[in-house]
Amino acid sequence: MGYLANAPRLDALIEGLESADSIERLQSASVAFRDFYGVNHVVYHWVNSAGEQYGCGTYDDVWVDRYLEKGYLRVDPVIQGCYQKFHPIDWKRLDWSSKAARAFLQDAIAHGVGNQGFSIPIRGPNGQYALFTVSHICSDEEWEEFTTGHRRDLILIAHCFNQVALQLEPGRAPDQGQPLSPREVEAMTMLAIGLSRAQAADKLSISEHTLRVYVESARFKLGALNTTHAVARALSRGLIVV
Amino acid sequence: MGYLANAPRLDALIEGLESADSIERLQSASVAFRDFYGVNHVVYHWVNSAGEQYGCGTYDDVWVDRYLEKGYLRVDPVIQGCYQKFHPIDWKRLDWSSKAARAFLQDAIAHGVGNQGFSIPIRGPNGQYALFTVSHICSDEEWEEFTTGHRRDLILIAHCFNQVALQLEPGRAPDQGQPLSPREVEAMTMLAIGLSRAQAADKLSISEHTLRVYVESARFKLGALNTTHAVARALSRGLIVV
DNA sequence: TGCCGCCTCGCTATTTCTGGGGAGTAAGAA
DNA sequence: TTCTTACTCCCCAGAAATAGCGAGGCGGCA
Repeated sequence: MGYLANAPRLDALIEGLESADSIERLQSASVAFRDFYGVNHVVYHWVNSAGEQYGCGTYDDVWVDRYLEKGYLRVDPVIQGCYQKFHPIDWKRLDWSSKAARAFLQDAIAHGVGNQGFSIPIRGPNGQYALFTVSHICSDEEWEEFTTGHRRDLILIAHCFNQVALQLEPGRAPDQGQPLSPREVEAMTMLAIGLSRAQAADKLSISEHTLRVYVESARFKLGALNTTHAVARALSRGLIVV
Repeated sequence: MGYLANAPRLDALIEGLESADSIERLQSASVAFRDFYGVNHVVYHWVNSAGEQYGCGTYDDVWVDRYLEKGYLRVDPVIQGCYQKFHPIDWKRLDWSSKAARAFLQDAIAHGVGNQGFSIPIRGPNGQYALFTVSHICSDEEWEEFTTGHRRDLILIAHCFNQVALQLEPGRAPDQGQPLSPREVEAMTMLAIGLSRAQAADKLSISEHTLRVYVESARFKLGALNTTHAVARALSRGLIVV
């Protein structure tokens, strides 16, 4: 399958994907990419900032249901492994050594998932996390050839899926609440790096009480229930960096 | 500048980038891309998991020094804005309304940064954060044409920069410490969403003391000084998701 | 089989955090 | 100018977290 000859058709597919306005159209885009590349499966899975999971792709419904029912999310080395990475990864390079992982793999292959796979993780500022996966049944050599040949396309497609998924997410992004003041940011940062209030106040050269005012203020702005929650939210929203 | 005619040359540039093994070579790759696209500046900036900042690109040293000296990191709407996004963004769409931001913009243009810019944020699991930026001096229309025409290339290039930068990062990724047990993860998650220890214990249907054991254990594994610190670390390392 | 890690539970004492209250200055926005 | 917002400081009582001590059962691994 020559890249150049198919480039215009790929462009058309990507444009179709970019204009998708529903999960159903993401689904049909998955099918289109699967057919285009002649692979067994193309899947896009994402977790929005509320922690809700979505998925679309060419997997059999039976497999998807089984996956959820069996709690494979906590076993699947693809999910676990890619969550720690931020570049595309071949399934062969993941850790399949645990017993649960091997059982999962066997089950997956039995459901036609494919012995080869290539997944691209992308993450967002508010805990959004997406995984674009292509899987296939073939030899290591064939798969190597496929992934090296289409790696760049796949990254691009993953990005496009991601952008569409983001738009489908209900408007959480637009500044849910007021921004933190500089001092509030500093105070929250001190707490996030493990300092007690007294230490943090000392570090910022202010009284402990003043620091407390900042923390309380930040907590209020973040709609957090306590300091730990506030720090967690500030981190998740990218307001502070540790 | 036709895309098709230059595609092979672009491929060569990307391959050159992918083989880079030092910051210096990233630097020269920036120059190559700048010349290829005929824009004023190409810059790549990243923050590794230790919070250390790096940058390379075609900006003048004078401007870089001034940027750091003036603390523009905390003012620059590109940094602040892109940190909240996870898709490419045109500088025009950022919030330049604050006084500090306008002053910064004026200073930036005076140092030849360019009135137009396009930045692509990418982030990693352990707080790594990267920004690939192309900036230029031209009209809105010209810039619009450039960004729509080269958007996909730029995303790809950003990814490649990212991958190289990751490889340059000293090996922090490989499991700095033991992983958290499932119950520890659940316990930390409960705290991260704002529950008190008593509430969290209730939610997990265990005694408060048991929950406390998990939290302490997690805190120990994470090398954290207190609960808030532990939650912050667990979040930063992607061990829990809120 | 023995070891190790995980999960579960109880008690006590000390330190720290939380959540109310109020009050004044300085700087930037309307 | 007026008004808001950010920043700074103080007190107090009750709630929560921390740091020790202890125990036993279960399951995987060598």
